[in-house]
Amino acid sequence: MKTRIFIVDDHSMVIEGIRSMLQNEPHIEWIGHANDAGSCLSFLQLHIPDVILMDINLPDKSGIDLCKEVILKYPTIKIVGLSSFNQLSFISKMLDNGASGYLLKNASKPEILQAIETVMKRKRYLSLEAEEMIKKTDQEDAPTLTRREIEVLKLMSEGYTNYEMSEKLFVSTTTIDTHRKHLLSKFNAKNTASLIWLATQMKYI
Amino acid sequence: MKTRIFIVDDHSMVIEGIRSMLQNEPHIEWIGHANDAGSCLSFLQLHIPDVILMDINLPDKSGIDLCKEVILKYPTIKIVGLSSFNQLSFISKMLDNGASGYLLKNASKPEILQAIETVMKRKRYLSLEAEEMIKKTDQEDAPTLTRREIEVLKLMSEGYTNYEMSEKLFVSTTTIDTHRKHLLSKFNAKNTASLIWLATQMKYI
DNA sequence: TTTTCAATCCCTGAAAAACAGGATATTTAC
DNA sequence: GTAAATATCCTGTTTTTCAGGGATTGAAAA
Repeated sequence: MKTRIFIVDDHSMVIEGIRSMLQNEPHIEWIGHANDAGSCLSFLQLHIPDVILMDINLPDKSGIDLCKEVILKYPTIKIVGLSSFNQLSFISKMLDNGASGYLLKNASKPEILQAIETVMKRKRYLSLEAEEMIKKTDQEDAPTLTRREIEVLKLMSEGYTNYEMSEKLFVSTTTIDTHRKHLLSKFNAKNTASLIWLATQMKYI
Repeated sequence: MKTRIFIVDDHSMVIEGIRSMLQNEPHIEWIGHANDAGSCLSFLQLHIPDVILMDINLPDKSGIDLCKEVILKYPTIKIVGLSSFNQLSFISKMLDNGASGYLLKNASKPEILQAIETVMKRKRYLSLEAEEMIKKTDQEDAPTLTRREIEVLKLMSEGYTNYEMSEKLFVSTTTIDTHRKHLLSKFNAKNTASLIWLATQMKYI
């Protein structure tokens, strides 16, 4: 029984690379590929793969959302996240959304085969390098922000001072200061610069 | 006469992808690949390709620097920059350093062949998408930063204060302050928050 | 060769943010 | 119904950043 593989990635080189690596594998059947989330969902209405290798960055939708959607509709499919270069902060979200594993894009052929084999056994596969990096990002766990905090965060990134924000939001400057304090502590940031950086990395702004 | 191709990229999937796409091309001879700048330079001491496809991000050295070095030593080699996903701000620098063209990593087979053919005729090849994106970054005229400014920018984003940076870089706080002022004015930013935000948007950090 | 640019250093004073350590209504969730 | 979370406000002090100058050195470009 061959394992049916499907790939979603917007980079033809990655698709071609994986295709050529898996080409002559006896236990692997390449059933197709998609360049975006839309085509992927259309394809799944016709064919059900065993494993989907899914890029985290897609043009029309994030792999994180697509993962959730696919698992919801087709719970038997195993998903392996394909991480682009440094965006590992999102992979834990992908795993939360039902992915069974993830690979870095510099993965070698044996690694890919290992990943497919592992997830087919209903186990979780995490690439070594990626695991290291996730440990790092786990520590700086993404905080939950309140509506107001997000608002202040965005205004901050646009360069508003506390006073200007207080005028804009019709509150006192001390209130803004409090939100700011909360933001700094939630992100474990030392100052504005690192706060904005972390927040952009974690896609809050 | 076959065109001899060499590739430098730290992602095996990209290498495999290009290899498989060029495999059966009669006019193309694949003479090898390297995963980093060091191996690339070693290889060039033994074999001279006609065209190098070169990733902008390498583990040991930036493609931008490697490009300069290779062109200096081997002026006959044509270099095509391979851009990772969104880092187009560096591509113009790569062209400045002697590259003859660039491709996005989602390039299709005909595009790659077209690029190789074009640069072999001593013409410049710019992929469509990439050209568009370069226009965009041109419009929101991304400032050119100096080595030191980038360094300071990165440290800022990590939350270092001027004093801490001065200790780290062995200069006085006033020097850091000057770099900071230049950054603010180059980005037209009102304060640190908007500076970091703009810099991340423009992929400097 | 002159000029420009990068990197370094210095100064003053004002503005803004960070830090500490509170308080009080109002929702929301259990 | 009570506890937790949210949003609001307060008074200070200390630290950092910002704005505006000016100046020197060395390297690279014109």
